[in-house]
Amino acid sequence: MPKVGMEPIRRAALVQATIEEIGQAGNLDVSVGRIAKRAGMSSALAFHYFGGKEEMLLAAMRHILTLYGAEVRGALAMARTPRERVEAIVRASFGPGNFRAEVISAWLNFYVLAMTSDGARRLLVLYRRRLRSNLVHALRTEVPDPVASADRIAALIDGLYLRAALGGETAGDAIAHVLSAFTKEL
Amino acid sequence: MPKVGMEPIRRAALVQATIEEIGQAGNLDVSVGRIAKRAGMSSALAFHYFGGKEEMLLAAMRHILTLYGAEVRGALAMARTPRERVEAIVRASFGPGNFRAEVISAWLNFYVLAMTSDGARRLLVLYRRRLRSNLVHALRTEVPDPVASADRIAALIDGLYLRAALGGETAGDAIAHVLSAFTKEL
DNA sequence: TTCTTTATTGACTGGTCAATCAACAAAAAC
DNA sequence: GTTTTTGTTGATTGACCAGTCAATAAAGAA
Repeated sequence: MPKVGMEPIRRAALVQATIEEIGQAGNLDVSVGRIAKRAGMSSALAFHYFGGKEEMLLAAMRHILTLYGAEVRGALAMARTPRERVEAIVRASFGPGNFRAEVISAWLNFYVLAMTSDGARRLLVLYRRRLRSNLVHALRTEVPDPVASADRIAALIDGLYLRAALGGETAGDAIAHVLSAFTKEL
Repeated sequence: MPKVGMEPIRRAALVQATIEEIGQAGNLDVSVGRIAKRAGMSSALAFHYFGGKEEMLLAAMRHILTLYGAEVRGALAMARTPRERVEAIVRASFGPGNFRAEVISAWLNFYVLAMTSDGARRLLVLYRRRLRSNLVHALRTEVPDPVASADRIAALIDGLYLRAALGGETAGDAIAHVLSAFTKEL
Protein backbone atom coordinates (compact mmCIF):
# COMPACT_ATOMS: atom_id res chain seq x y z
CA MET A 1 0.00 0.00 0.00
CA PRO A 2 2.50 2.63 -1.05
CA LYS A 3 1.38 6.17 -0.51
CA VAL A 4 3.31 8.95 -2.12
CA GLY A 5 5.23 11.45 0.00
CA MET A 6 6.52 8.96 2.51
CA GLU A 7 10.13 10.03 2.31
CA PRO A 8 10.14 12.75 4.97
CA ILE A 9 8.05 10.58 7.29
CA ARG A 10 10.33 7.61 6.85
CA ARG A 11 13.45 9.69 7.27
CA ALA A 12 12.17 11.26 10.48
CA ALA A 13 11.21 7.85 11.85
CA LEU A 14 14.65 6.50 11.02
CA VAL A 15 16.40 9.44 12.65
CA GLN A 16 14.35 8.97 15.80
CA ALA A 17 14.93 5.22 15.82
CA THR A 18 18.65 5.73 15.29
CA ILE A 19 18.85 8.01 18.31
CA GLU A 20 16.94 5.52 20.42
CA GLU A 21 19.14 2.64 19.34
CA ILE A 22 22.30 4.61 20.11
CA GLY A 23 20.85 5.41 23.50
CA GLN A 24 20.04 1.81 24.22
CA ALA A 25 23.33 0.40 22.97
CA GLY A 26 25.56 3.12 24.40
CA ASN A 27 27.73 2.91 21.32
CA LEU A 28 27.56 3.05 17.54
CA ASP A 29 27.38 -0.70 17.08
CA VAL A 30 23.79 -0.39 16.04
CA SER A 31 22.72 -2.31 12.99
CA VAL A 32 20.65 -0.80 10.25
CA GLY A 33 18.37 -3.78 10.58
CA ARG A 34 17.56 -3.02 14.18
CA ILE A 35 17.07 0.69 13.48
CA ALA A 36 14.74 -0.09 10.60
CA LYS A 37 12.77 -2.57 12.66
CA ARG A 38 12.34 -0.01 15.43
CA ALA A 39 11.18 2.50 12.83
CA GLY A 40 8.69 -0.02 11.46
CA MET A 41 10.17 -0.78 8.07
CA SER A 42 12.57 -3.13 6.33
CA SER A 43 16.30 -2.52 6.37
CA ALA A 44 16.28 -2.33 2.59
CA LEU A 45 14.03 0.72 2.82
CA ALA A 46 16.38 2.36 5.29
CA PHE A 47 19.23 1.83 2.84
CA HIS A 48 17.01 3.25 0.12
CA TYR A 49 16.37 6.52 1.93
CA PHE A 50 19.82 6.89 3.45
CA GLY A 51 22.90 5.89 1.56
CA GLY A 52 24.28 3.84 4.41
CA LYS A 53 24.78 3.60 8.13
CA GLU A 54 27.06 6.61 8.50
CA GLU A 55 24.57 8.91 6.83
CA MET A 56 21.97 7.74 9.32
CA LEU A 57 24.26 8.44 12.24
CA LEU A 58 25.05 11.90 10.93
CA ALA A 59 21.39 12.69 10.35
CA ALA A 60 20.68 11.66 13.93
CA MET A 61 23.39 13.91 15.32
CA ARG A 62 22.33 16.76 13.07
CA HIS A 63 18.86 16.43 14.51
CA ILE A 64 20.12 16.59 18.08
CA LEU A 65 22.22 19.65 17.27
CA THR A 66 19.20 21.28 15.67
CA LEU A 67 17.13 20.77 18.81
CA TYR A 68 19.94 22.08 20.97
CA GLY A 69 20.38 25.10 18.73
CA ALA A 70 16.68 25.86 18.98
CA GLU A 71 16.83 25.71 22.77
CA VAL A 72 19.75 28.10 22.85
CA ARG A 73 18.07 30.51 20.46
CA GLY A 74 14.86 30.38 22.45
CA ALA A 75 16.62 31.13 25.70
CA LEU A 76 18.74 33.89 24.16
CA ALA A 77 15.65 35.63 22.79
CA MET A 78 14.59 36.56 26.30
CA ALA A 79 18.00 37.67 27.55
CA ARG A 80 18.56 41.38 28.06
CA THR A 81 21.93 41.80 29.76
CA PRO A 82 25.28 40.16 28.95
CA ARG A 83 25.04 38.04 32.07
CA GLU A 84 21.55 36.94 31.09
CA ARG A 85 22.90 35.95 27.71
CA VAL A 86 25.57 33.75 29.26
CA GLU A 87 22.97 32.33 31.59
CA ALA A 88 20.67 31.54 28.68
CA ILE A 89 23.39 29.65 26.83
CA VAL A 90 24.36 27.73 29.93
CA ARG A 91 20.83 26.86 30.96
CA ALA A 92 20.08 25.58 27.48
CA SER A 93 23.31 23.59 27.43
CA PHE A 94 22.57 21.92 30.73
CA GLY A 95 18.85 21.55 30.25
CA PRO A 96 17.20 18.20 30.92
CA GLY A 97 16.87 17.51 27.20
CA ASN A 98 20.62 17.17 26.93
CA PHE A 99 20.76 14.62 29.72
CA ARG A 100 18.39 12.05 28.35
CA ALA A 101 20.28 8.79 27.94
CA GLU A 102 20.00 8.81 24.15
CA VAL A 103 21.31 12.35 23.92
CA ILE A 104 24.26 11.69 26.20
CA SER A 105 25.11 8.58 24.22
CA ALA A 106 24.81 10.49 20.97
CA TRP A 107 27.13 13.25 22.16
CA LEU A 108 29.85 10.98 23.49
CA ASN A 109 29.78 8.78 20.42
CA PHE A 110 29.74 11.88 18.28
CA TYR A 111 33.13 12.88 19.66
CA VAL A 112 34.45 9.44 18.83
CA LEU A 113 33.00 9.56 15.34
CA ALA A 114 34.55 12.99 14.75
CA MET A 115 37.98 11.34 14.82
CA THR A 116 37.31 9.33 11.67
CA SER A 117 34.30 10.84 9.89
CA ASP A 118 34.65 14.07 7.96
CA GLY A 119 30.92 14.64 8.21
CA ALA A 120 30.97 14.33 11.97
CA ARG A 121 33.98 16.59 12.23
CA ARG A 122 32.22 19.23 10.15
CA LEU A 123 29.19 19.05 12.43
CA LEU A 124 31.44 19.40 15.46
CA VAL A 125 33.14 22.45 13.99
CA LEU A 126 29.70 23.92 13.37
CA TYR A 127 28.62 23.34 16.95
CA ARG A 128 31.79 24.86 18.32
CA ARG A 129 31.60 27.86 16.04
CA ARG A 130 28.06 28.63 17.11
CA LEU A 131 28.80 28.26 20.79
CA ARG A 132 31.88 30.43 20.49
CA SER A 133 30.00 33.05 18.52
CA ASN A 134 27.15 33.16 21.03
CA LEU A 135 29.58 33.50 23.91
CA VAL A 136 31.70 36.16 22.21
CA HIS A 137 28.56 38.17 21.58
CA ALA A 138 27.52 37.87 25.21
CA LEU A 139 30.96 38.83 26.50
CA ARG A 140 31.84 41.50 23.98
CA THR A 141 31.21 44.49 26.18
CA GLU A 142 32.25 42.90 29.45
CA VAL A 143 35.76 41.48 29.15
CA PRO A 144 39.04 42.68 27.63
CA ASP A 145 39.55 39.64 25.37
CA PRO A 146 36.11 38.25 24.48
CA VAL A 147 37.46 35.51 22.22
CA ALA A 148 39.83 34.10 24.82
CA SER A 149 37.17 34.26 27.52
CA ALA A 150 34.63 32.62 25.21
CA ASP A 151 37.04 29.80 24.44
CA ARG A 152 37.61 29.20 28.12
CA ILE A 153 33.91 29.20 28.95
CA ALA A 154 33.08 27.01 25.95
CA ALA A 155 35.67 24.46 27.02
CA LEU A 156 34.39 24.65 30.56
CA ILE A 157 30.87 23.92 29.32
CA ASP A 158 32.10 20.91 27.35
CA GLY A 159 34.12 19.60 30.27
CA LEU A 160 31.32 20.06 32.75
CA TYR A 161 28.88 18.37 30.41
CA LEU A 162 31.22 15.41 30.17
CA ARG A 163 31.34 15.21 33.94
CA ALA A 164 27.63 15.69 34.49
CA ALA A 165 26.78 13.22 31.73
CA LEU A 166 28.92 10.54 33.33
CA GLY A 167 27.68 11.16 36.83
CA GLY A 168 30.45 13.29 38.30
CA GLU A 169 28.21 16.16 39.26
CA THR A 170 24.74 17.53 38.67
CA ALA A 171 23.55 19.89 35.97
CA GLY A 172 22.91 22.44 38.70
CA ASP A 173 26.52 22.29 39.84
CA ALA A 174 27.63 22.72 36.27
CA ILE A 175 25.51 25.82 35.76
CA ALA A 176 26.81 27.33 38.98
CA HIS A 177 30.40 26.62 37.97
CA VAL A 178 30.03 28.32 34.60
CA LEU A 179 28.38 31.38 36.09
CA SER A 180 31.08 31.58 38.71
CA ALA A 181 33.75 31.35 36.02
CA PHE A 182 31.94 34.04 34.06
CA THR A 183 32.02 36.36 37.06
CA LYS A 184 35.73 35.74 37.47
CA GLU A 185 36.32 36.63 33.82
CA LEU A 186 34.95 40.14 34.33
CA MET B 1 58.50 -23.98 22.15
CA PRO B 2 56.85 -22.83 25.31
CA LYS B 3 59.06 -21.04 27.77
CA VAL B 4 57.77 -20.53 31.26
CA GLY B 5 57.06 -17.05 32.55
CA MET B 6 55.49 -15.77 29.37
CA GLU B 7 52.34 -14.39 30.96
CA PRO B 8 53.54 -10.87 31.81
CA ILE B 9 55.26 -10.58 28.43
CA ARG B 10 52.17 -11.69 26.56
CA ARG B 11 49.90 -9.45 28.58
CA ALA B 12 52.08 -6.43 27.97
CA ALA B 13 52.23 -7.18 24.26
CA LEU B 14 48.44 -7.50 24.14
CA VAL B 15 47.92 -4.24 26.01
CA GLN B 16 50.23 -2.44 23.62
CA ALA B 17 48.60 -4.05 20.59
CA THR B 18 45.14 -3.17 21.90
CA ILE B 19 46.12 0.48 22.23
CA GLU B 20 47.55 0.50 18.72
CA GLU B 21 44.46 -1.11 17.25
CA ILE B 22 42.18 1.37 18.99
CA GLY B 23 44.34 4.15 17.62
CA GLN B 24 44.19 2.81 14.11
CA ALA B 25 40.47 2.05 14.13
CA GLY B 26 39.37 5.17 16.00
CA ASN B 27 36.76 3.13 17.83
CA LEU B 28 36.34 0.01 19.92
CA ASP B 29 35.35 -2.21 17.02
CA VAL B 30 38.65 -3.96 17.23
CA SER B 31 38.60 -7.71 17.09
CA VAL B 32 40.54 -9.87 19.47
CA GLY B 33 41.88 -11.67 16.43
CA ARG B 34 43.46 -8.54 15.03
CA ILE B 35 44.88 -7.52 18.40
CA ALA B 36 46.38 -10.96 18.90
CA LYS B 37 47.84 -10.97 15.42
CA ARG B 38 49.47 -7.59 16.02
CA ALA B 39 50.86 -8.91 19.29
CA GLY B 40 52.23 -11.97 17.50
CA MET B 41 50.07 -14.71 18.91
CA SER B 42 46.84 -16.56 18.27
CA SER B 43 43.51 -15.15 19.36
CA ALA B 44 42.96 -18.21 21.53
CA LEU B 45 46.00 -17.23 23.57
CA ALA B 46 44.66 -13.73 24.01
CA PHE B 47 41.44 -15.19 25.35
CA HIS B 48 43.50 -17.41 27.59
CA TYR B 49 45.36 -14.54 29.27
CA PHE B 50 42.44 -12.12 29.34
CA GLY B 51 38.94 -13.29 30.00
CA GLY B 52 37.53 -11.49 27.00
CA LYS B 53 37.57 -8.38 24.92
CA GLU B 54 36.35 -5.97 27.58
CA GLU B 55 39.10 -6.98 29.97
CA MET B 56 41.63 -6.23 27.26
CA LEU B 57 40.13 -2.80 26.67
CA LEU B 58 40.17 -2.02 30.37
CA ALA B 59 43.76 -3.19 30.74
CA ALA B 60 44.72 -0.91 27.87
CA MET B 61 43.03 2.09 29.45
CA ARG B 62 44.49 1.26 32.85
CA HIS B 63 47.92 1.31 31.23
CA ILE B 64 47.35 4.71 29.69
CA LEU B 65 46.12 6.09 32.99
CA THR B 66 49.19 4.67 34.72
CA LEU B 67 51.50 6.44 32.29
CA TYR B 68 49.58 9.68 32.70
CA GLY B 69 49.68 9.35 36.47
CA ALA B 70 53.44 8.86 36.37
CA GLU B 71 53.88 11.99 34.25
CA VAL B 72 51.82 14.02 36.68
CA ARG B 73 53.71 12.70 39.67
CA GLY B 74 57.02 13.35 38.00
CA ALA B 75 56.11 16.92 37.19
CA LEU B 76 54.66 17.57 40.63
CA ALA B 77 57.85 16.36 42.30
CA MET B 78 59.71 19.41 41.04
CA ALA B 79 57.01 21.96 41.85
CA ARG B 80 57.63 24.32 44.75
CA THR B 81 54.86 26.89 44.76
CA PRO B 82 51.10 26.41 44.37
CA ARG B 83 51.22 27.92 40.92
CA GLU B 84 54.02 25.58 39.96
CA ARG B 85 51.91 22.68 41.15
CA VAL B 86 49.01 23.71 38.94
CA GLU B 87 51.42 24.23 36.08
CA ALA B 88 52.91 20.76 36.60
CA ILE B 89 49.48 19.11 36.46
CA VAL B 90 48.52 21.06 33.38
CA ARG B 91 51.76 20.48 31.53
CA ALA B 92 51.55 16.77 32.19
CA SER B 93 47.91 16.73 31.09
CA PHE B 94 48.66 18.47 27.82
CA GLY B 95 52.00 16.84 27.15
CA PRO B 96 52.69 15.32 23.74
CA GLY B 97 52.20 11.81 25.09
CA ASN B 98 48.52 12.50 25.56
CA PHE B 99 48.10 13.66 21.98
CA ARG B 100 49.37 10.62 20.18
CA ALA B 101 46.57 9.29 18.00
CA GLU B 102 46.21 6.06 19.98
CA VAL B 103 45.96 7.92 23.25
CA ILE B 104 43.36 10.36 21.97
CA SER B 105 41.34 7.49 20.58
CA ALA B 106 41.64 5.60 23.84
CA TRP B 107 40.47 8.55 25.88
CA LEU B 108 37.45 9.37 23.73
CA ASN B 109 36.40 5.75 23.51
CA PHE B 110 36.96 5.42 27.23
CA TYR B 111 34.28 8.01 27.88
CA VAL B 112 31.90 6.08 25.67
CA LEU B 113 32.72 2.82 27.38
CA ALA B 114 32.15 4.39 30.79
CA MET B 115 28.45 4.66 29.94
CA THR B 116 28.00 0.90 29.82
CA SER B 117 30.97 -0.74 31.52
CA ASP B 118 31.26 -0.70 35.30
CA GLY B 119 34.99 -1.30 35.05
CA ALA B 120 35.48 1.69 32.80
CA ARG B 121 33.33 3.84 35.03
CA ARG B 122 35.41 2.87 38.06
CA LEU B 123 38.57 3.80 36.19
CA LEU B 124 37.05 7.12 35.25
CA VAL B 125 36.11 7.85 38.85
CA LEU B 126 39.66 7.01 39.84
CA TYR B 127 41.10 9.41 37.28
CA ARG B 128 38.77 12.19 38.33
CA ARG B 129 39.45 11.68 42.01
CA ARG B 130 43.18 11.88 41.51
CA LEU B 131 42.97 14.99 39.37
CA ARG B 132 40.66 16.66 41.84
CA SER B 133 42.87 15.72 44.76
CA ASN B 134 45.99 17.03 43.06
CA LEU B 135 44.27 20.29 42.22
CA VAL B 136 42.78 20.75 45.67
CA HIS B 137 46.21 20.27 47.16
CA ALA B 138 47.70 22.85 44.82
CA LEU B 139 44.94 25.36 45.49
CA ARG B 140 44.47 24.80 49.18
CA THR B 141 46.31 27.85 50.42
CA GLU B 142 45.38 30.13 47.53
CA VAL B 143 41.62 30.22 47.09
CA PRO B 144 38.63 30.46 49.42
CA ASP B 145 36.89 27.30 48.18
CA PRO B 146 39.58 24.90 46.92
CA VAL B 147 37.15 22.11 46.06
CA ALA B 148 34.93 24.28 43.89
CA SER B 149 37.93 25.84 42.17
CA ALA B 150 39.47 22.42 41.63
CA ASP B 151 36.26 21.13 40.07
CA ARG B 152 36.14 24.07 37.70
CA ILE B 153 39.75 23.69 36.68
CA ALA B 154 39.44 19.94 36.31
CA ALA B 155 36.42 20.34 34.03
CA LEU B 156 38.26 23.03 32.10
CA ILE B 157 41.16 20.63 31.58
CA ASP B 158 38.82 17.92 30.32
CA GLY B 159 37.00 20.30 28.01
CA LEU B 160 40.19 21.79 26.63
CA TYR B 161 41.62 18.34 26.05
CA LEU B 162 38.51 17.41 24.10
CA ARG B 163 38.97 20.49 21.97
CA ALA B 164 42.67 20.11 21.47
CA ALA B 165 42.34 16.40 20.73
CA LEU B 166 39.80 17.08 18.00
CA GLY B 167 41.72 19.91 16.45
CA GLY B 168 39.95 22.96 17.88
CA GLU B 169 43.05 24.45 19.42
CA THR B 170 46.63 23.62 20.30
CA ALA B 171 47.99 22.15 23.50
CA GLY B 172 49.79 25.44 24.07
CA ASP B 173 46.53 27.37 23.94
CA ALA B 174 45.03 24.92 26.38
CA ILE B 175 47.83 25.36 28.89
CA ALA B 176 47.58 29.13 28.64
CA HIS B 177 43.82 28.97 29.16
CA VAL B 178 44.10 26.87 32.31
CA LEU B 179 46.79 29.08 33.80
CA SER B 180 44.72 32.14 33.01
CA ALA B 181 41.71 30.56 34.69
CA PHE B 182 43.87 29.68 37.67
CA THR B 183 44.96 33.29 38.03
CA LYS B 184 41.34 34.42 37.91
CA GLU B 185 40.43 31.96 40.65
CA LEU B 186 42.84 33.68 43.08
C1' DT C 1 -4.62 2.86 -21.02
C1' DT C 2 0.07 2.63 -20.82
C1' DC C 3 4.26 4.42 -18.83
C1' DT C 4 6.94 6.20 -15.23
C1' DT C 5 7.90 7.32 -10.70
C1' DT C 6 7.74 6.16 -5.85
C1' DA C 7 7.32 2.83 -2.13
C1' DT C 8 8.47 -1.48 -0.37
C1' DT C 9 10.34 -5.99 0.90
C1' DG C 10 12.37 -10.85 1.11
C1' DA C 11 16.14 -13.18 0.00
C1' DC C 12 20.85 -13.36 -0.56
C1' DT C 13 26.07 -12.63 -0.24
C1' DG C 14 30.49 -12.38 1.52
C1' DG C 15 32.33 -11.30 5.37
C1' DT C 16 33.50 -10.72 10.41
C1' DC C 17 33.53 -11.78 15.17
C1' DA C 18 33.62 -13.48 20.26
C1' DA C 19 34.23 -17.34 22.53
C1' DT C 20 35.19 -22.40 23.12
C1' DC C 21 37.68 -26.69 22.91
C1' DA C 22 40.39 -30.43 22.09
C1' DA C 23 44.92 -31.37 21.40
C1' DC C 24 49.85 -30.85 21.42
C1' DA C 25 54.45 -29.48 23.42
C1' DA C 26 57.77 -28.28 26.73
C1' DA C 27 59.19 -27.24 31.33
C1' DA C 28 58.96 -28.20 36.26
C1' DA C 29 57.79 -30.95 40.16
C1' DC C 30 57.81 -35.26 42.28
C1' DG D 1 60.30 -41.17 34.53
C1' DT D 2 55.90 -40.04 35.25
C1' DT D 3 52.68 -36.36 36.45
C1' DT D 4 51.35 -31.71 36.59
C1' DT D 5 51.56 -27.15 35.20
C1' DT D 6 52.13 -23.72 31.69
C1' DG D 7 52.06 -22.27 26.95
C1' DT D 8 50.04 -22.57 22.53
C1' DT D 9 47.16 -23.11 18.42
C1' DG D 10 43.88 -24.66 14.56
C1' DA D 11 39.48 -25.50 13.85
C1' DT D 12 34.88 -24.69 14.79
C1' DT D 13 30.39 -22.65 16.12
C1' DG D 14 26.56 -19.76 16.03
C1' DA D 15 25.43 -15.43 15.34
C1' DC D 16 25.22 -10.93 13.22
C1' DC D 17 25.85 -7.38 9.73
C1' DA D 18 26.27 -3.85 5.61
C1' DG D 19 24.87 -3.51 1.45
C1' DT D 20 22.62 -5.27 -3.07
C1' DC D 21 19.00 -6.70 -6.11
C1' DA D 22 15.21 -8.35 -8.29
C1' DA D 23 10.47 -8.26 -7.89
C1' DT D 24 5.93 -6.34 -6.58
C1' DA D 25 2.52 -2.87 -6.14
C1' DA D 26 0.25 1.46 -6.04
C1' DA D 27 -0.06 6.41 -7.53
C1' DG D 28 0.21 9.79 -10.85
C1' DA D 29 1.34 11.42 -15.71
C1' DA D 30 0.74 11.11 -20.65
